[in-house]
Amino acid sequence: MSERDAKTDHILDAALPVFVRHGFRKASMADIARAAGISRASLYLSFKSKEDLFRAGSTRAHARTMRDVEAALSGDGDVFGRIETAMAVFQRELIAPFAGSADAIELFDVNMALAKDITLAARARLVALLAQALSDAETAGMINLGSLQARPADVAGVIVAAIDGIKHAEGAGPKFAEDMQLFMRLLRAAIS
Amino acid sequence: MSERDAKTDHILDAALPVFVRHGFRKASMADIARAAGISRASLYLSFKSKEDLFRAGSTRAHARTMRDVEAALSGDGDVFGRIETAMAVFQRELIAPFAGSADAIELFDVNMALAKDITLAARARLVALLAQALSDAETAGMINLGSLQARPADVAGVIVAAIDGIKHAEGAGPKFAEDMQLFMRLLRAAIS
DNA sequence: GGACAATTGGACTATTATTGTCTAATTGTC
DNA sequence: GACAATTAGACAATAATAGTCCAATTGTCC
Repeated sequence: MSERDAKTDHILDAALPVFVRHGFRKASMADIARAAGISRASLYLSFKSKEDLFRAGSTRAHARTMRDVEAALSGDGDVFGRIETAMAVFQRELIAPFAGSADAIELFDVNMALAKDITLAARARLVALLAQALSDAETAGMINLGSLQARPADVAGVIVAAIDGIKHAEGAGPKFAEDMQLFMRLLRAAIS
Repeated sequence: MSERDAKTDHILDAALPVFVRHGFRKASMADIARAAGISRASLYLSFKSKEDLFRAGSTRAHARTMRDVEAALSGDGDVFGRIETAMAVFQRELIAPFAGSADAIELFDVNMALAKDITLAARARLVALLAQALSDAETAGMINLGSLQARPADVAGVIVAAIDGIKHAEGAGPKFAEDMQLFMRLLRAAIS
């Protein structure tokens, strides 16, 4: 890792809890600089604006998460276990850190405003990966999508959309993880 | 309770967690109004400024606490038990709610800036109440201050000063309660 | 319905905070 | 000492907030 990447990484690590605590609007660049232990001037050497910084954080989080999701899906075990793990990774890395924030809604909104492309690309990639996993499982006779009259990509799309819907419905709350698990049981029951 | 008092009480109840969460500076009157479920205009019908509101909150908290402290000191049991309970009340009602805040230092500073008179008066009253309890206990032969070469008021002053010192030293942290208890054991050992 | 008081959204100004930029001084490194 | 990185601090432009005001709305009582 280059010196530059190490620095931006350190700043993003420091910025995350500041955004979680104060939300985007109330988190000032001074707050973030203080949290990172650097001067405000230095902050602008690494990021050209507050929006740029947030976008970089979102980009990094999505990149990391998708790498871990891909690893989970190419692991061992049956297709349900791998999908459950993958979705758990997605939830834990991209949603949970913010869902606990009192400003979770603002943060998700800001993310869609500033990093819509990255967010949608990651989501599309997630759908594609899930679809591939489902397709492979169907070919191997592990699952049966015929009774649902659905193609793998359709089911994958529904899974991701459901996660997103639950996230928006429950926001923070402990009900989120609960609803997630219920949905996974439902999925398993439907296509086993 | 008058209609007016009920309203200001409701507002102060709503404002407390806002101050705890955001600190004084970052807590806006809009935040407080939203938390109280009223309009910003209404907020200014009850309080003429943000400082006035904070001061009212501090005043109410001190009044409540001193009432409870007095009740604790005039309760049953030996003098140590009553003092321990009284100090626990003081800590729980006037310190703990803010010590958990990430902006605890700012809040204590603002309190001294905006409600110094109330804070110091309450502290003086606490010292006087403790001194009276100690004096009564000494008269009854329950404790012995002679070996310390101190008068009740001196010991009471030290107790309150120590609490304050520990508060400032530990700020938030779980060590506060721990140090409090240690100090009480120390006191008991010294004057039994 | 109509009088009445309380509440509200919204407009408004003055004040303050924040952003983003810049420079000169400082720090640490080779 | 040369060099690059970092810094404090000043700065203008922008945005947020405090506090005030009023006309419109709401609900209450008669």
